[in-house]
Amino acid sequence: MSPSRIRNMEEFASVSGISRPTVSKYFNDPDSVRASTRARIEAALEQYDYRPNIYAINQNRRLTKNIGVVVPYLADPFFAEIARNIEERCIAAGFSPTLFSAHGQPDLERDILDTLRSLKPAGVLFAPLGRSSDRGAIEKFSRDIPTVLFDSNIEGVGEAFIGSNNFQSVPMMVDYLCRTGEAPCFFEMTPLNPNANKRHNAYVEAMEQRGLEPNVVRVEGDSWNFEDIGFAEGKKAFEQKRFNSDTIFCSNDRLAIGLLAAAYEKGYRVGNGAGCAVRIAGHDDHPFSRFTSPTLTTVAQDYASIAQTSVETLFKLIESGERAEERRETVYEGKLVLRASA
Amino acid sequence: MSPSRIRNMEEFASVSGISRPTVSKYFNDPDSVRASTRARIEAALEQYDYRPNIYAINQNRRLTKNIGVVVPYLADPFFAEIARNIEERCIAAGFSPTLFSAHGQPDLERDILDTLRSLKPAGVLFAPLGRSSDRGAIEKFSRDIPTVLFDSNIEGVGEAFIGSNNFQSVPMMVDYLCRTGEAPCFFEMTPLNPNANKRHNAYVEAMEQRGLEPNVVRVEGDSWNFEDIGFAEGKKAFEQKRFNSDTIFCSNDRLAIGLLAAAYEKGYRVGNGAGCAVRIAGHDDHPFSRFTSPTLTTVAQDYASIAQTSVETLFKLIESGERAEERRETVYEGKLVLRASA
DNA sequence: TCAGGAATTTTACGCGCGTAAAATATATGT
DNA sequence: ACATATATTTTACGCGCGTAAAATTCCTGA
Repeated sequence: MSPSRIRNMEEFASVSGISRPTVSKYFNDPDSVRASTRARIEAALEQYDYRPNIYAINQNRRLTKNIGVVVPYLADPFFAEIARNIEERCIAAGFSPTLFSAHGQPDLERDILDTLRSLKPAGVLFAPLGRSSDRGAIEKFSRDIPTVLFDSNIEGVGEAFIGSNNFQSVPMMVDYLCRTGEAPCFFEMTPLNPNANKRHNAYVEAMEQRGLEPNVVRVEGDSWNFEDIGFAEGKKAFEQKRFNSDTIFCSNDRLAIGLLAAAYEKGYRVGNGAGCAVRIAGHDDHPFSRFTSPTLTTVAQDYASIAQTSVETLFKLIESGERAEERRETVYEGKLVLRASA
Repeated sequence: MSPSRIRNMEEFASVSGISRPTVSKYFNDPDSVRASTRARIEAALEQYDYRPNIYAINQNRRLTKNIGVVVPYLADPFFAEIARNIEERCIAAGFSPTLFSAHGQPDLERDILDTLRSLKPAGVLFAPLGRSSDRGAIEKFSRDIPTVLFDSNIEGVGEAFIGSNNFQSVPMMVDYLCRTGEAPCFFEMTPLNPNANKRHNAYVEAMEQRGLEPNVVRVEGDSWNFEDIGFAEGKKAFEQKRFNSDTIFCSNDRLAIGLLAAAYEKGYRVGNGAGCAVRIAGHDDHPFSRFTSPTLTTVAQDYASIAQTSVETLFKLIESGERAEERRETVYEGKLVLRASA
């Protein structure tokens, strides 16, 4: 056995007694060569652990097997989870995903687009920052490289959008809260992305449909430290008695987590039972929402479906080699997750 | 202006009136060409937005500018933060970091090593899973590619290790807890990595030095869903009265977060004041520990220093082109973070 | 057994760039 | 102004592989 002295496909081809181009075919698709040939190659592969040079491959292929995955904020476990889900599906399909996070910074998001270009990926799965995203840059990018948006929509950009149906999930939560207690006010920060906007509008609509007066408590904050904002601004809001209901529906779980901490610090007991001062509900079913005190009532996004459909949509595009005839938006319904906080 | 019709360095060189190899030199180091030449290239760069093909570059360079960054579990915001920190430093130094997560799975960690090999990175920053890591595979890998371990040590593997000094941080917390109340018992799960082991031993040592009887409550669990384990097993432990002290020092914050939820569900008030049934402390200063109810007393790892030293150590290795004359282990001290839970 | 077409393999070429060695231009000292 | 040393640029070659087109092999049916 003389391992790893194989330096390129040429050498590997000669030791396996096959011509190099045939070996090349094998690595691109093992089933594209005759069974007997395949057997010889695989036998050689056992002896000499050769692997094609990925840079030479990507230089010469019309299209790489790379997939770019971009999320706005990786320190948010929600995105870490969805990214993991997406990565797995890409790998299973024989692609190489590369994960990027904008870390909440628009300029970083722009830089990522440049990095992605040089990666020459077959396609990109992109969850934009939202309002602060450079729409023009992303649109231009998506014209060069097949791009599927998920989580946060940018109208008209990319081949498709896959996300959650806020106009279903929000009324559902409003309905639940109204049924079981006082009608909720809505706690939000300056909307960073379309989801935040839609949730706001969906809340107002849902309240009005019930003939109730919507009450939105909007606080300042344009960073991605949602918990910080929920805590600091929530505390202020409590002190200024801006919540005109004992039931607070938060625009997302991270904000709710901060608000829970604020309520705790103010000595407000949170939950449904007697003796509870407020009810707090969130949105997203953040991984940590099961471990807050009290555990957080929220609505779960169907991120398995979001990941699956995003990936499938992109793969279809890649396989067809064409662009989408029409931009399609797919939204999944949320599920009510009843816990102790509301 | 005729933009983007430039297809390669040859064409770009001709429109800028310079020979291609000189242009190549420029892209590798703008200062390596004469000022007048640089000016002409940069002028051309304004007109035609050309960028060298990264695959052709990496195929031909002796060494790529890639850095692999591997963490055990990206859904843990602690690792997301440290990864972000590391990435920034790599980019600032002109390298291209690529982030990988083992997602808690040893087989995935092994796969990542293979992916990394084909990336031919200049170096790798590696935070291993720990006990379940394939030591042999990582050791073999680190012989081929300069590898610096961080967070979790594997004795003798890699060029260096950078982490936290558990034998400083744990006694410090034990000391604080003893000073301010009952001596702590120690809540841990089956140790997944050396840190867990060291914290265990450091706790036992610290207690014995005080002439106190250590009391370790170890629960089952070999997944990375620490909060789940802390919650479920913590609840059981409360019910079985396994904690023989009103003060519980958790092996890490995620376990503590689960335990806080368990305490809440059992109706135990957590904190220092009168009327509190238990005190709970953690370790790591997890990003969420500021937002638990009550906020979590813990010890902060100096992850900025860990990231900085890890990156610097690796860069020195890469620049020197040699391997470390001796494997060095650097550990940083933790800082006590006093909050409401203990 | 042999023709004929399909499947497979080989020939031949090029991808976009790094880099050593050779050639040339620039800077320095007199 | 000239010779020498130094900094820069150019020449020339090769990296490891994909891929079209040509050549070959294979399989089928008569």
